Amino acid sequence: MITNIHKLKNLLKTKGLKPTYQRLKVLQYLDKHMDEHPTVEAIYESLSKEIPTISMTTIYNTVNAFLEKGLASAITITGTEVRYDYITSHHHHFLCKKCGRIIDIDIQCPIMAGRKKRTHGHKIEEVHGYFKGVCKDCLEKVHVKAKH
Amino acid sequence: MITNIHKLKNLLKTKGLKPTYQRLKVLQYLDKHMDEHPTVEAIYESLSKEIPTISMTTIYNTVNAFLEKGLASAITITGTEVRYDYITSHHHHFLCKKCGRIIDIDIQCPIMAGRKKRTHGHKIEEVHGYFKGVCKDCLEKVHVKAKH
DNA sequence: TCCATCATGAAAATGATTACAAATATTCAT
DNA sequence: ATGAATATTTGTAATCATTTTCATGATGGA
Repeated sequence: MITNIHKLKNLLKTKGLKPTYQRLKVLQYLDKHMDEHPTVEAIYESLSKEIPTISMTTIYNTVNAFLEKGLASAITITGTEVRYDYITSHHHHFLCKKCGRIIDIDIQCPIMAGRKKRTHGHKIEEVHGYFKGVCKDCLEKVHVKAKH
Repeated sequence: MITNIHKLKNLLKTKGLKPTYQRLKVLQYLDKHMDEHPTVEAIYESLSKEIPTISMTTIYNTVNAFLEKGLASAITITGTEVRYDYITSHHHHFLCKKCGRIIDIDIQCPIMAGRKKRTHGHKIEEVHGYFKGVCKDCLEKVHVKAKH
């Protein structure tokens, strides 16, 4: 989903964040590279080409502000790195153990689809899920290899 | 679940891990303190009372070995710390935003209950889920307060 | 018993994240 | 538009969890 810059600017405003150049650029980056679930490092690498003075601290500050405001979510699925996800709709993630890709999976969790939002007396506000396994592409590669 | 030491010893053997004293103690700790989902720090603090020479390195080595062999799983739900879980049955986790407790939730995910284990062509080997919200106890506290 | 292998432990290195303080940008009332 | 008040950015330095390195010690098979 490529959203125009004015919409992103308004989005920041409605969330109570001043739409600074850096925040806009980070948000735009998350929007454009949604399916890559970038790391702070990746965001920095890319943006520093356009904004040579930008610092890692700013990226950290910005993504943390986004997390607080619910604009982004952190993915800690691999255990060794934190990746960030621009939140648009509710979805889960799939980590391929072979190629390491993180793929969006749009399965609606039944617990959220239901209206009660309670389990064992606990009030559920967020549902997070992830799967691990072997992705379609890697499965096909194995299949091709096996034929020889 | 308090399992006796011989069973734990055999468990290590069947997983291809030498049943050293340290590994046994870590495994026993995870078994006993299952519902606390301890951090490496917590395991170290507790075990060093009994084994003064034990080092953090050993705890790290051990839990990582357990992760590889599927004896334990890492919980990165809070984002700021890694906690470890002794794997017995498949379950999900609930993080209370008020008190910070991580509570086990035994909801069986329909995707695992089904026989196909495939989604969008990807082969699913592991299903992880977690919820965030307010736990039963914290909800009751708020309720009591509101009455006054 | 000897050797090879693996686990342990201590110290040092690494690497990601945060704290801090000065410089800069943004906002908003005028 | 201007400028004071406020918030943000930036770069460095510090922190902290985790990993690596390596020397030592234990284990188990030949």
